[in-house]
Amino acid sequence: MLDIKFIRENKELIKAGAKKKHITFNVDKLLEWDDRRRASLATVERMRTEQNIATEKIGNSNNESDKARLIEEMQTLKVKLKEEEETLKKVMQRWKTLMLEVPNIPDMSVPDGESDEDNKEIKAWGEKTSFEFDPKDHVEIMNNLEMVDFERGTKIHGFRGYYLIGDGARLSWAIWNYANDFFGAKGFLPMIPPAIVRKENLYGTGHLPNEADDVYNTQDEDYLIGTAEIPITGYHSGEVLKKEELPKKYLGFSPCFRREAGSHGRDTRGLIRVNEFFKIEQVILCEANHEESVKWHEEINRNTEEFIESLGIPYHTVINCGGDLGQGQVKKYDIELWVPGENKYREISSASYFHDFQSRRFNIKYKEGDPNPEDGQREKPRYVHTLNSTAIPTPRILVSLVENFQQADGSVKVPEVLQKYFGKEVISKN
RNA sequence: GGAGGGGUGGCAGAGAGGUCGAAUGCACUGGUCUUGAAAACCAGAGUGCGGGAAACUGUACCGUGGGUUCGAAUCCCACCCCCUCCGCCA
Repeated sequence: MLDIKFIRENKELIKAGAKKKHITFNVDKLLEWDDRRRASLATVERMRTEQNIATEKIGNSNNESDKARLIEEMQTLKVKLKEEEETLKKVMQRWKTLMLEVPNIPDMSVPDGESDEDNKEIKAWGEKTSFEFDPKDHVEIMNNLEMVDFERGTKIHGFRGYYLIGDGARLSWAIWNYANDFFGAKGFLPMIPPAIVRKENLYGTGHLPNEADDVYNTQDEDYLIGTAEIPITGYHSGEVLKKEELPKKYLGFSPCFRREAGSHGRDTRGLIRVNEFFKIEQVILCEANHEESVKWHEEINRNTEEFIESLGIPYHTVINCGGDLGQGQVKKYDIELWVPGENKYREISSASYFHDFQSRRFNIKYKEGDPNPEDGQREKPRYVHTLNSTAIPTPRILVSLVENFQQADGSVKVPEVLQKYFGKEVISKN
């Protein structure tokens, strides 16, 4: 959600932004409805003023005939007022629907492009792993080491089902525990949020209305989260925070559910694309200025890079092009890990900032706890800025981990930093 | 799931159809007094939307959405949330 006043004054910016994001959105139509909204609102308010004045007279008057006359006048006015209120209500509905579709404006530094294929590499770290033997892909490696069971996974869950078993499960625990220590040391407050949430929260983050096909919902019309970003960003909804308590830095751990509707043919094998997984997520609420957003965006992305570097997995970072940005995102970086079996990088992390797009929908504000009285003006509450980034997802991380650290005998070396969490140096058959 | 009680400003808590954006207390801000502070006293202070360059002004907001009425915090209906008790349960 953007500020309607801003939209009114900057419609060319909105148009250019939508074009860059390859999103179809008609600003002129919104502004037409905004004109209608304001006209109708003015009419309604004029009638209410009249009504309020008459009401006061009726209450104060002792003259019965005056009263009777006024009441009769107001009965007539009331009919007209109701009609106009109906009009206003309809206009507001249309207006709100359109407001929810306004895309946020991408940053200048976002490259043009249509899809993830047009994202630009801005950094590459580590040597792409080379092998002196025929490397296997993660499905084969993990099957051989009895870390995963896809057959029974699909028997129980269906398409895209899996069980992590034995060292597959243990390795997941090791990663979670390591990540919890690693990111916890960077000043984040750990959080285990609800994974079933009211739909307002998906509107808040911007996952609704546009991504309705990709989310699961319940018979109570609640939704299963696809990311902890949803309940954590919504954590402070409707609140006015103190400026001094910003930034809020949260590290959420949650299951994530994605229907993957529309990607039935893609990544049908293995652990890359599954319907349920776990993810540790960084979420930040900060003061409302662009430099703050940029600073924290760089930082949370760098946090994940550092984490991957500590594991020793080759990766590159891309800046996402306009067409690969979500409706609310201003700018996004993806970190992609090298997957030898596919001979390409695969996304593991996504860091983006939204300015006040989400906080307007969630109504999260802040103000100075200690106002400066010199000019007599208390600082107005402002909407916070929000950002989020993956810390680490499992089991997707296992794909590149086992493929890059596989050895000739079929075993997998455990990255040094994980060894104390995992308890062994090597994953092997026995 | 069943029975009962309740949601009012930052907090506590009145109000039970018109004089209510809402008493009172606490907290907060400014001032008077004071060497300084406390106390006391005086004054001020919410948010959204519309109009206005601004001062300011109109309107809405007493959990949410409807309804009754000339007029609703107050009456009616539905929903949400919280509390107590019973049942079920990791």
